[in-house]
Amino acid sequence: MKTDTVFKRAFNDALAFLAKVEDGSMLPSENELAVRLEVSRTTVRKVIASLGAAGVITGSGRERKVTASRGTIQPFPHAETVPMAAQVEERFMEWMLRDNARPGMALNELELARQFGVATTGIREFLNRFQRFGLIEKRPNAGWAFKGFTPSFAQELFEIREMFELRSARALAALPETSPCWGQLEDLRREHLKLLDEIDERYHDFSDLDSRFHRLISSAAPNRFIDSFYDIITVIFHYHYQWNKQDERQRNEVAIREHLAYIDALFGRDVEIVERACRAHLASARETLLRSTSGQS
Amino acid sequence: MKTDTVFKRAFNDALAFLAKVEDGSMLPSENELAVRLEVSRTTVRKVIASLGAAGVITGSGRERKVTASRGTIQPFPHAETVPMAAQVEERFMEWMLRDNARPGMALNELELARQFGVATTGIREFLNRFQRFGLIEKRPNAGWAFKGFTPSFAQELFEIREMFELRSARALAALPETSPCWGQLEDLRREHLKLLDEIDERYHDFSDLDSRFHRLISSAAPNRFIDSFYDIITVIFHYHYQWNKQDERQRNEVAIREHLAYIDALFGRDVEIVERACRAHLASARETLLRSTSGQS
DNA sequence: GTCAGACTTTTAATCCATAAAAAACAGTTT
DNA sequence: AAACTGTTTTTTATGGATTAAAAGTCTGAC
Repeated sequence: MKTDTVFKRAFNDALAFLAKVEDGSMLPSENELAVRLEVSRTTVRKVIASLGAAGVITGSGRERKVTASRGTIQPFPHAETVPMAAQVEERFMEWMLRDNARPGMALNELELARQFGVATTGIREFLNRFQRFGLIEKRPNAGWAFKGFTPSFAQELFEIREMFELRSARALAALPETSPCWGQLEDLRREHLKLLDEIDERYHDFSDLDSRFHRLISSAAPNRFIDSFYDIITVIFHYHYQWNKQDERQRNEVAIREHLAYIDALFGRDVEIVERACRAHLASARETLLRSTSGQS
Repeated sequence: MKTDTVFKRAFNDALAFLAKVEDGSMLPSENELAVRLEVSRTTVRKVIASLGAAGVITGSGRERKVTASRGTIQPFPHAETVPMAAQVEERFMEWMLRDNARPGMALNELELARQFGVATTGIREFLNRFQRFGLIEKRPNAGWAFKGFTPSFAQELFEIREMFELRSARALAALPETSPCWGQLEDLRREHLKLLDEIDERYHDFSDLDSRFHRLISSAAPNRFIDSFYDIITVIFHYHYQWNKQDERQRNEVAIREHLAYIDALFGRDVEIVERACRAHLASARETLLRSTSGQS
């Protein structure tokens, strides 16, 4: 059966939204709420009905008002708001990056399904999508082989990343003054400086900034294959950052400085210098990832 | 229910194999047949049982012999030997490349399932795998959008292809004399010359040669992401060649000559010349593909 | 006549069941 | 004991059912 995670997340979001409005104020229209909660009107109505049953909203039709009781009601637990597919991804990445997932190991749909508490269909779907990460391989009629989160994976990943990033950086440097990219780059530069200033408290905010920075660079000359490769990088780094906290503050500070040098190089428009800054940054990112691979080749 | 396409293909292959042995000769062991037919022993036994029931094989256990009647029995029709997943791929590619599949169009799992005569699961699985081709996009809870086989698709595809191919060609040119690649390249060169000689009769054999040539080049410095990108190219070109027969002979002859120039450049080890030959070939391949795109950007 | 609200139809997400194929296990024969 | 064949257990491929969510349609108030 389809899970109602969409509804539950929307319910929680609605609760959070209502917390910010005044007691007794009118509820926005259904269409307005649908846009705000990013769900269909159908789901909004279900949320409103639940909220009504919980006493958070009174009245009906156009006469719905928010009551004072909204603070007392419990949102759904976070776990119930994440769709099955996302849960499978998370659990699989955890299994791969944290548990001892040995290269060459056979993956078994049935066992993974049992382990993750979902139907085999969900596992299959995940594995099929995950194939493009280059970490598993299908053997028709006989399951999947785990190739391992190995140094050679990191090496191959970064070889491509460097090709793509150099190409995009060159394209960005060649963009006319009038391009909106320069404004965005300046904004990002400021964000970097701000983060550097508050590095001790906010160093884990770097992950997000990093991803936005590299995506801005590749947006200079859009290409769907490059974008899709960046999705892979983003996911790998997301989980990598989540579980490898070693030296995090130190690493991030270094990376911010590398980014700033890289940004300055871009503003300088000198291709040689841009390439050097780009390579330097990617080399240290590669080292970081390499250190967390499983040691096998 | 799982289809028995594996069995049927194995049955047909077994029939073809038996046609080549003498009347009354002993049947090879089950294990030997399993290796030859590329299936498990379980399936081999099923094939043997069927063959026995059809009177093609007599005796049992270790005393199985091939009878003279084997020529009279009908193999399964080809269509029944192709697994559902492959059929879905074929039908989808046909729909996309031959029928008027308009960019921006919404894809509907249920409708495709009905149209292709398979369960929705099969469609979902295909779409999930096909996503990496960059031609469709998922909108969660709301189906898929077809982005279109457009000029910009061809352009973006070839931008990446050129980056990858140049990189691999440089790596190949830098390989030591002792590398086995040079021998394989020489073999391919001869095959090209032979095909050029018989171009009028055999021009459609080029598709396969093309794919092998480019795969050899990328094997000079293996990278899983590049290999996986070549899979995309191979599939796109496979279907493209299958349905776009316009000027095929002429196009292929030109491509063979380009390949030969490219191969000579590689043997010459001069990076400049290699790059020029590579670019020239890819440019004309791109033109070919561009001509068959749907005209929209 | 427009727009919010109520109701209806269609489609996607998910689980489950079952046959086919693979893999593992267990005897046999030379 | 190696190399088979026979038997049982697991696992994958595929269809189908069911519920949530989205999309579409109608209705009535302002």
